[in-house]
Amino acid sequence: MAEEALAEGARRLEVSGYRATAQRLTVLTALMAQRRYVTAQELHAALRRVQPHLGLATVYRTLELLVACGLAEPFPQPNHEARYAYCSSRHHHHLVCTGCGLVAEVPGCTLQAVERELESQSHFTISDHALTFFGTCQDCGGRATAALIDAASQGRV
Amino acid sequence: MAEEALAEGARRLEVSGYRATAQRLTVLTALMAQRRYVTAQELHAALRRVQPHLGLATVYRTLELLVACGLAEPFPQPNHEARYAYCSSRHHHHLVCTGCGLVAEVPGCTLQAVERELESQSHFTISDHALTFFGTCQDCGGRATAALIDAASQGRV
DNA sequence: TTCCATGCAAACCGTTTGCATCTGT
DNA sequence: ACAGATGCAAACGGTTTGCATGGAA
Repeated sequence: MAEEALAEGARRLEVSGYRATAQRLTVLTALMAQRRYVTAQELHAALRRVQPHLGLATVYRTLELLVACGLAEPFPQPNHEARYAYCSSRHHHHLVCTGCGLVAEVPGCTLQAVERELESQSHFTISDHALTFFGTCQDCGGRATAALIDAASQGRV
Repeated sequence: MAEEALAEGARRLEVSGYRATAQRLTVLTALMAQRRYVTAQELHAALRRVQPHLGLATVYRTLELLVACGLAEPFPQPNHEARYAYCSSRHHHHLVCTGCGLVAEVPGCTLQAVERELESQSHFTISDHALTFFGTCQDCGGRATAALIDAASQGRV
């Protein structure tokens, strides 16, 4: 199952004209294994234990590719770091735990009707939207760590 | 009307325990005058023409205060800058033009029902959400500049 | 006089880039 | 051989911080 997803990822990379190199698949695997959204540096630190010579720049470059292929979504943080989460392909939204950073996908989306309504009211032509929910997961149960609250509670309305 | 909003801003600063200094009100005024979301550097450059000695650090510090008071909303960008837009007080969402950066507020919000539904499905306790729509405003009509597309099209789902 | 705010400049740090080397085709 | 990918280290640039000065209460 994880293998399937990895193979699908490799296929998606190649379809987009990129090579599915060992390093790239390692980064993708690590990103999938993390159920949280993570920074490039965190990913690099974790991977270094397995592949001591994996360069930080490679992690950054790979994450950029994954975003371009739709395999990852970036969450720019207010503290000037970018967090990334693995992404399945279809349109969806995210549920982010402000305690531990756990990211769950929210399947489906019913905002098209809202977009049409907004268009008629605003003179905008709407092409896209970003929606993220914040809360605490079952394990955190409100015991959110201050560090992650700071990191994750940005961008809220 | 703009004066009212400014006075309200000053009041909001003082309620939060901050002084409503001349510099802070200048920054707030400039942010309100911009109908776009802007970076601290852009704001600083614009203000320097009026107040040559206004420091960049002051602009950063003030924007941080405004966010804390709910008078501004930060939009962290993937290129490691943070854009800010003036915010009226109530809960609302934003409509961002990917062409010129124009930001309009979308009043009201009907996502509470969605949140309750999600909670019952996900084992999360949801406390907040961030929703931003992207599109082009009347003046841009699809003629979005590449620079601003790059800047604004992040975080989309 | 006390505390907060400001301006300036230096420091910080996450990210990007240059370049030589390596690898798969 | 060749083009793309990698690792390393240096550069970059937006933001933050330290500190002396200034100003409001």
